[in-house]
Amino acid sequence: MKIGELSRRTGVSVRMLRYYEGEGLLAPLRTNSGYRDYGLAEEETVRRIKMLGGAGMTLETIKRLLPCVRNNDPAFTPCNELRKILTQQVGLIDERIETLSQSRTILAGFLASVN
Amino acid sequence: MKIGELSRRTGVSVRMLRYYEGEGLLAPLRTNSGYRDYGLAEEETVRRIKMLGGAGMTLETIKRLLPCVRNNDPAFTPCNELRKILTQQVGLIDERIETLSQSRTILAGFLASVN
DNA sequence: CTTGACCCTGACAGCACTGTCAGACCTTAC
DNA sequence: GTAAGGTCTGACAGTGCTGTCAGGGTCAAG
Repeated sequence: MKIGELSRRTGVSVRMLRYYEGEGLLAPLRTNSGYRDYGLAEEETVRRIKMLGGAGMTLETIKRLLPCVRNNDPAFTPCNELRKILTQQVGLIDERIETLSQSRTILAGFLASVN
Repeated sequence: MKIGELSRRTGVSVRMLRYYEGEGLLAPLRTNSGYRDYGLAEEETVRRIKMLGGAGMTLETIKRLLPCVRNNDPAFTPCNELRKILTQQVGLIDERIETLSQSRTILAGFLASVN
């Protein structure tokens, strides 16, 4: 399928679809005339990228993670990295939450002192 | 005092001190030769900016907030905005925490499924 | 008068995307 | 064959800071 259709089907903008490719996350075939030609596998990949991105991951991180989940037999992917990256990401999120909580406390303190 | 000293005293980089000024948060006097000349009031302002920024606020937001806390009689500042902005900010932080929590859940789910 | 430390302005770079525009080609259908 | 709609590449803009560099002036000490 062409890029416009993929965009419609996945809800990812044409711009971002091209960007993913530029970042090495996607490598669709090309027609003779140079049009990108996506298959169902690519569509699935885009959905995964979208999901992982929705979980706050950088494209860079997703790129490292993608080879581990590309095929559908999760248990057999030779990816020792997977757990490591995932764990790392959770830690990162926890840090951010911690920072925000501290900020919240400070602000709430201000608010209370203005009563 | 000159910018270098203020930087040392507050721990805010010279670069950022000038940036604050560009954004309209600070307006130090100038010596004849054009050097910025900061007083104690400015130093106090910088500390406030730093604190508010540390609480995750945008300079833009801080700028709106600053007039409300500049002088030292908090109760009398004619700033109905203060509470509003502060409340808004807390709400914003809560949203971000919520988003991150959701991401965390997703990632933890992945992690569990890889066991 | 020279040296070194400090200050000035202006501009470029980087992060991690995301939108938009320009100029040009392709495809499909009427 | 022409018009509409889709696609291509490349580049600039904007977010919210923050570092760094270039080219040049200032100030105090020796």
